[in-house]
Amino acid sequence: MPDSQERKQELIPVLARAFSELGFRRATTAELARRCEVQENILYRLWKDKRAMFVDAIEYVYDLSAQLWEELLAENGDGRTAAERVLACEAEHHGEFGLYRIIFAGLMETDDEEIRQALRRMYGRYQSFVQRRLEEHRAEKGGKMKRVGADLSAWAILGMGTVTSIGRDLGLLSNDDRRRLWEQIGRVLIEAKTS
Amino acid sequence: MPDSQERKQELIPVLARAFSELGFRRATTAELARRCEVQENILYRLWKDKRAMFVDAIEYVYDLSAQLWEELLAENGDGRTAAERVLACEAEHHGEFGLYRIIFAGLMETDDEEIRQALRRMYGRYQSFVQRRLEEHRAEKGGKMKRVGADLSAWAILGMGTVTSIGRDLGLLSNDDRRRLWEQIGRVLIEAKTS
DNA sequence: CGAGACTGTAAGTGTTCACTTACAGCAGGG
DNA sequence: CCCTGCTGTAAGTGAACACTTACAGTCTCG
Repeated sequence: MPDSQERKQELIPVLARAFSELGFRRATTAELARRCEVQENILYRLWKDKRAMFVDAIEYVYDLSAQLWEELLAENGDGRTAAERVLACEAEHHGEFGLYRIIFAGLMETDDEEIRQALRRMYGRYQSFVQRRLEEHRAEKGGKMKRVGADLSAWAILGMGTVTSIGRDLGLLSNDDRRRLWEQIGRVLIEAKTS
Repeated sequence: MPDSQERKQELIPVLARAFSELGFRRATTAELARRCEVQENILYRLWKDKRAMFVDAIEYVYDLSAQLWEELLAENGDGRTAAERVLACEAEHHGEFGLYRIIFAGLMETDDEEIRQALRRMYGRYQSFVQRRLEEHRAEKGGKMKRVGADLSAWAILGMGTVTSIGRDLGLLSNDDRRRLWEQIGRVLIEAKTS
């Protein structure tokens, strides 16, 4: 079974999308199989149970963003710091695929320790990534201004990502609102000067 | 049935807590009845279906906060603006009862138009409330400093509420982190000076 | 007191769920 | 050629689900 791993990799994006759209409970095994265009039974040969599918889907969603960010870090910044580029990118694309919703789905299953851990890992890594970019930015751009801790700013930026996603889902934030939010508040949080 | 309304008011807090802890799907009618210490059947005499219970629970969660805020606005501020008092209050108490989770639960059912509308109403009112307090604050504290729009700041503050709740649920943010986040970032967002 | 309305108890109903079993093809290798 | 093992199909399993029905109190108001 050397290619059963390959097969899983093909199916995980489909699973992730289903879990994001429907949540854990509503993404029934029958529906998952239908979307994957296989029989339920095949899913159970590849994964121990539905929870294992969900955990892999969570990992996948993180990997998607991580990969995008790696590319951002690698490319030339036109004088902008990595933090600025990440924010600009989020302003354009955040939540475009709705996959962040998998976090909300997972949060409703937090009494399942495996799901909980997968979520914690994912969310913690997001926060660390943003925090590190902020620290680099501030080291680069210097200034003796007293600032709010980069850990806190990073959390607030994650919060902004979450709220823009909710706002968009509920039709309360237009694409333009969302972009202004990222541009303007993002700027404030990157600097976060304490007055 | 004059007191069937009263009866509902007694039960709604119990329902709200169940939906918050378990999510919509996992909060089975059997479990809801058990927590309410009635038979399932009684719930169905008071509500048309499970969705109607959920919608009432969402309204209740908003009313809880709204009521707390009304009290905050009424009392003496010791020279602090209403916005400052709301933020200080959130720093101490936000998410204490975990009821915000009902939003995540609802977001997984967004293809149900009634639930969707209840959520939009609730979230929109939160945002308006915060935005209004920010506008008052800025009018009061004046300053000719150019600022980010109060609507955007309000969204960011909602995002902070969301992220502190998630962080706490996943064990990624201590109570102390959460307080520092509200105090420091809250301050930055209230002012939101554009540099 | 007695009819009608409400309340509580208990036992269903059909459906859907996560997950399994049975079995038919078909590869490769002795 | 048969044995072993993998892949795909289809049917099925018991449990749990949202929601209902039947019926025995009991309270209310004439």
